[in-house]
Amino acid sequence: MTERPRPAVPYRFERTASTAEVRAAHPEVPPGTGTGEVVSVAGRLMLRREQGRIAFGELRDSSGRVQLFAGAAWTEDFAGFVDLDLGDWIGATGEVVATRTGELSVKVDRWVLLAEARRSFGDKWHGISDPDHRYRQRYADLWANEGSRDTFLARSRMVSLTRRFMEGRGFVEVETPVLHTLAGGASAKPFVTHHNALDMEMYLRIALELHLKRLVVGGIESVFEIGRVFRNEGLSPRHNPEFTMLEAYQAYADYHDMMELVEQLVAHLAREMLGTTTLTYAGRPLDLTPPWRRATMFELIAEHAGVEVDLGTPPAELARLAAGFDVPVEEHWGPGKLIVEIYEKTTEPALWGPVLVMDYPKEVSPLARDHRRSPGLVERFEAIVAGRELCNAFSELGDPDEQRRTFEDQARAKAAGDEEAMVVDEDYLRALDYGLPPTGGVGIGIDRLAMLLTGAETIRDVILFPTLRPEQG
RNA sequence: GGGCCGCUAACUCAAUGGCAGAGUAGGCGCCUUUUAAGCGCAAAGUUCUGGGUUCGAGCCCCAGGCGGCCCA
Repeated sequence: MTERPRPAVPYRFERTASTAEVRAAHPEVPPGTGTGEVVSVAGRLMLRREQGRIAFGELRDSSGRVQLFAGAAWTEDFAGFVDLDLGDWIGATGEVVATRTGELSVKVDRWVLLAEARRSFGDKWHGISDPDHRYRQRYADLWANEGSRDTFLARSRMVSLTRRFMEGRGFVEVETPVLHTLAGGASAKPFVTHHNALDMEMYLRIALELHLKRLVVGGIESVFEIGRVFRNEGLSPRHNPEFTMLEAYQAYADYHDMMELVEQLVAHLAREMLGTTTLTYAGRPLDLTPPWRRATMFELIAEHAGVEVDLGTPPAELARLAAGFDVPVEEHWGPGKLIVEIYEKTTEPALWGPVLVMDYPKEVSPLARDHRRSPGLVERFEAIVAGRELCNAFSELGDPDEQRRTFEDQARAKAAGDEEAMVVDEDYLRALDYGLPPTGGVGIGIDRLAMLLTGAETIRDVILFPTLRPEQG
């Protein structure tokens, strides 16, 4: 950072072309020739090569980059141009030419300083590598690390493609409350806040689920929301306290329809963004081509843990197996919870996918509908893709009496100390009394999907401003 | 919450317990077709913070801060 008088800069600049537009308009200019077209471009000067009475610069804008070619013989205030700092915002006007080496350039007749960069963007080769610096000062990271900008542009495109895909299937996008009086729809600890005028505790939502299903009751037959949810949990390469969920609910559909929806959406995004459904993630191959493998949780446990379990397995046997797999068992767990814990310890870490893990114990699934054939199970699946849970989906539970029972089970668990358990949501039960048609629902982690499609291995690389402790304690 | 690792110039990184350095950026000078341009000169430090050990600490010890990875 240098101390000097702040120069006057204009209020606007009449840009006539982005750097990408300049390139697109002049794909092949023979070396050493001009095009006759004069353009005005703008952006940051990120590299400069001085050569006595001429100088080259690299101007970057949000679309890309183009070389600036300045010379004492034709550039107004050439000395000032050469004196610019890397990172300064400038506008430049001149003819589009190709230099002797064939580099497409704007031959600068006039230029104007638009804003000074009083701090440097770091090493022009290595960029900024300190993660703390990159996450706290994303505005610098976006310039200093090209991959960073590409990732966020890709995420934006992914969300846009997702909206269009859902709309193409007849889904209607809605917005539901972020401030909840009850935090429901998932097993997670909420953030608590306070509403002054109503003098009451409120919670930041942990899921979109219950409001969206109310809207299906209300006749919005296919509905979705892409929104931020908040879970009061630790930070990790896969967890940020606020993250983005896509939840979608479709009347007259079941979880098999949701399986098709998820695999088609992901395959569509991969084709649009990467041009293929066969990719490599974290050095391992991943074939997203539908249909994905479908297997029940019990089948997968048999495959990976080498033990046959089901809800008929005696609890003592399940407890013995759990202990053998180093699963810490809690007293009040039923067989369903024990099996899920065994699954999460022995099987899930071994899955790479894509695989749709079907048919969860009812005990751990208070919002899903009973399995149509297997008592004690519900029609629920999670997709494991690249070794991570990508989504959670059910045939939705619509029976208000059954829902009341599962809510009450949850409330008892909460009273017994399970901070992540749900509470009874009377308004939601009232909505179900009006009748929820057969409905399939799915929740997809948008951040994890973005990681998958951009190759990011930490969630912080797909969240512009990840949660961090404040600086200086 | 626990374990391990990291924190040195604006950035990227060096430095057996013995004078804190290099490249880049920024400053000054040279250079008329460069591609991380090149050459030369000068400047640039709370070595994350606070204690301790030592003749002497960037380095060793203790406590704390922030971050990363792994585990819970």
